[in-house]
Parts: sequence; structure tokens; C-alpha cells
Amino acid sequence: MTAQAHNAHPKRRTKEGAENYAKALYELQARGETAVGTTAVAERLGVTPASASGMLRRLATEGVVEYTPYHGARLTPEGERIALEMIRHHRLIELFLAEVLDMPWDRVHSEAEVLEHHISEELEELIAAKLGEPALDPHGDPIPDRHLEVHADESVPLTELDPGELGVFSRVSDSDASMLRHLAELEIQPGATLLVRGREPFGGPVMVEVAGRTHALGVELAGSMRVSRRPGGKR
Amino acid sequence: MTAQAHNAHPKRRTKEGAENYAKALYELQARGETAVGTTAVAERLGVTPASASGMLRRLATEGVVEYTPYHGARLTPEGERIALEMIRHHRLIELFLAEVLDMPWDRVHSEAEVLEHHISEELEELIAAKLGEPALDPHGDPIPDRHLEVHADESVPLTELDPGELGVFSRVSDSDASMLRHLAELEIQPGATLLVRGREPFGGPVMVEVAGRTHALGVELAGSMRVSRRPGGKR
DNA sequence: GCCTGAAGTTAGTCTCGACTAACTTTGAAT
DNA sequence: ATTCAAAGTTAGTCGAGACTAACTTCAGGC
Repeated sequence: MTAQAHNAHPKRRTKEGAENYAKALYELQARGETAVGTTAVAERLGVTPASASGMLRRLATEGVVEYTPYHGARLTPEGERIALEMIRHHRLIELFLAEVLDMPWDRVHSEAEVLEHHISEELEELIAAKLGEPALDPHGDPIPDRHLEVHADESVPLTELDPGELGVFSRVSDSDASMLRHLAELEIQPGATLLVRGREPFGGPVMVEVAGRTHALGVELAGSMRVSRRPGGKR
Repeated sequence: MTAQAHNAHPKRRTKEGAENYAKALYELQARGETAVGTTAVAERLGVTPASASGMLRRLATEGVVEYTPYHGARLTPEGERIALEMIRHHRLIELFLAEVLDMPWDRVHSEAEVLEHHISEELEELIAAKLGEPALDPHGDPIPDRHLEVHADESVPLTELDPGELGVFSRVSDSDASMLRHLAELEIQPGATLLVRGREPFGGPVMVEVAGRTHALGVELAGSMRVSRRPGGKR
């Protein structure tokens, strides 16, 4: 009867490992075409390539990834399901913390990073219901729906806009707390309309006007900001 | 730089173990006077006595418990702090889930059991603030305050009341989902006023009147229900 | 005061996921 | 075509925390 304990714990640990690797793979696959390399996965998870190599091999036997030694890995449909489930959890939690508990924008990410592995399906549903089945998290990233479908995102990096173009700031592509904090200080939040004034040459900043004020945004920052193009404004 | 990963993970795992043992010890110490036996701890955590023995020895070296081989263990002040922190987390989460997300009464316990280990101090504070620094969780158990002080609880088991006495139902002493469900069906909730009608002899049920209806509550159930005595009613 | 059964402990094994160190494969540049 | 650095893999170790099996200590009954 006590034997169940032997089963119960190991399962959970195993699960969390798989979830983190699946999520990392998913995010790396997003723009990285064919297969994702061991080192890239290792870096993203903060482990050594040796550890990632071992783990990928194990996940392959469990049907979560397809793995060809020396040639990288890709998620199987099952692996993708796991990744999307985690991303849904993550983003719902982020939005929930920001919306319901007023947790600051730049701190929800790290909290969600750990909670995403520990909420039940039931709680996930309750949170989604409470928020009205939202489509975007507080960073503007799309939240996979109940069936794990991700709805298209038409945003482009801010650096894509030409001078004179208008865009609505939708999100920061990576969850970097210092960027978020900086933007909050400038009072640039998702939903804000930006007018691109110009671009300094040689990696110089992008000049944008927001709510009547003009800011100089560094290349790194501007490259991470996603905006939806808006017609008009060019004059 | 990647070396930190070696440090980060192990710490967290270790912590969760200590937290669970501390909580178990605390609850067993509550009524169990002197020292708590290895087997009792093992049973509560669903592990073998051998495992508990090893873990208690390790926790002793970490200053969480005081442990005399063959003679049981007791929490140190540090251990008690850990236990109370977990209990505060647990009860705040229970109340939060019930209150804010309308999660059914009998399901909040298992969800809180896992989340209690994973919320940050910051989130704990936000939840407490959102709920208005509550003193009782949805089962009526007291929530340790921000400084981990537990405020007294004057309730007694329902079986203590004599026929004719009135009591206000405050909580169920253990978190047994089936009891909670059963009470919910009878529409007996914390805050309800009960009038003890009588007691059948030889381990028979306690007859109570609630909101005009009379129910027969088995000894086991009645023994787990805590009530606060109310003056009057004896006629 | 001894003896026995219950409670507790020790020894040795397992899995998981990380690590380091040493080796192998790959592929781009000459 | 060869070479060689970067990317990847294997082998062996570690720590946590569980397990089983076998041994030890304790305490109550006679």
C-alpha cells in the first residue's frame, strides 16, 4: 500500500524535466527551421551540453522528441502538445497575476516559470474562465486556446517599420525583465500606438513618438519589440 | 557561468523535502506531546519508516529537527518556522482558490498541497492582501499571520457539546475530501449554527438541527467537526 | 530480570538529472 | 582531400530521496 509512493514521486520529477525541455525545444524550433542542436537546448536551460544530450536521448525513448545523434532534435506531436500546454499555463498565469493580483509586469514571468508545472488542469480552466478565455498575455504573447491552437500573430519587430509608419505595440518577444521595466518607465505598454520618427545610422537608436513624447530606443530593445502595422501616419 | 545550474536545482529539491517533513512533524506534534516517532512521520508522508529515519537524520544535521535515534524527533524553532510558513501558504491558497476562483470546497486542499511549495514570498503577500489578511481558511482552520503567529482557536469537537447546547460550526479538523463533500450536500458550512438534539448511545450518531432540519452525524464525522460554543439554546 | 514483538536503524540498491573529463563526429576552410 | 575547431557524445560520479532486507533497540508482560 505504501508502495504507491515509489511510483508517485518519480513520475512528477520526470514530468517536470520533460516539460522544460519540450518548452525549450518549442521556442527554439519557432524560428530555427529544421532541427535544434544540443548546445542550443543546453544553453537555454542553463545546463551543460552533456546533460542535454543525455536528456534528449531519454526523451526520444519516451516519444517526446525525434532525435538523431549529432544532428539535433525536433518535437514529436506529443512533445509539441506538452510544450503548448506549458506555454498556455505560463501565459495564463502571467496574465492572472498581473490582472487579478496586480503583480508588476516585470515580475510575473519568473513566478509563472515555476507555477506552470504545478497547476492542475482544473485550475487552468478556472483561471482561463475567470479571465474570459483571453488570447494574449500581459507581454502581448498569444495564449494557446483550450485545444492548444495558437492563433496567428501579425506583429513584426519594431525595426521593420520605416520612418513615418505607425504601429501598435503588441509585445516584447522575449521575457527580459529589465526591458520590461525600462519600457514601463517610459510608459510604453502593450496597446500603445507608436510613430516611427526615424532611425540613426550605424546601429543607432530608433526614434519613436509615443503619446506626444519622443524616445530613442536602442537596437537591441527595438529588435525585441513587436508591433502591428497601422495604416496612415505617413506624411 | 553555466555552473550556477548545479547549485540552483539541488537547493530547490532539498527544500521541498524539508518542507514536507516539517509540516508533517508540526501537525503530529500539535496533539502528540513529547517527541514524534519515525513510523508516525513515515505514515503521514506515505513513505517507509526507513526513508523517514534517513531523512530525519539529515534534517537534524541541517538544524531543522532535534533528533535522538530510537526516541523520535521534534522541530527546532527553525523547523517550526518552515512548517508555519507552509501552513500559511497552504491555507492562503485554499482560501484564495475558493474565494476568488470559486473552486469547490473539497478540491482546494489537494491543489494547495502542491502549490504551497512553489509560491514566492511576494505572491504570498499579494494573495494575503487581496483577501484582506484573513484569519481563517475555507475549512475554518486558522491562518498564521505575516509573522507566523497562530491566533487561538476556541473551538471544540462537536462531540463535546451536550444535548441542548448551541454551537457555531467552524471547521473540519482534518482535510478529508469525502467529509467535506458530505457536509456540503447537507448544506452544513462553516458559520452555520448547530443545535445538538441528542446523542444515541453505544457509538451512535449525534443528532443536530441545522436551519430547521435535523441530521444524524456519525461519530467519526462529528469527532472531526469543530464548533464554538454559543450561550443560550438550553431549554 | 528476561524475552519477545513492535519500533527503529543500517546497509546496499535504484532512478533522476545534473556534472566533468575525455573521446568522436561533422563540416567549412584551405 | 585534409585538417581542425566546434558541436556532440560517452563514461563515470554525485546527491537527493526513495526502496527492500536484515539487523538492533526498546519496553511491557510474565
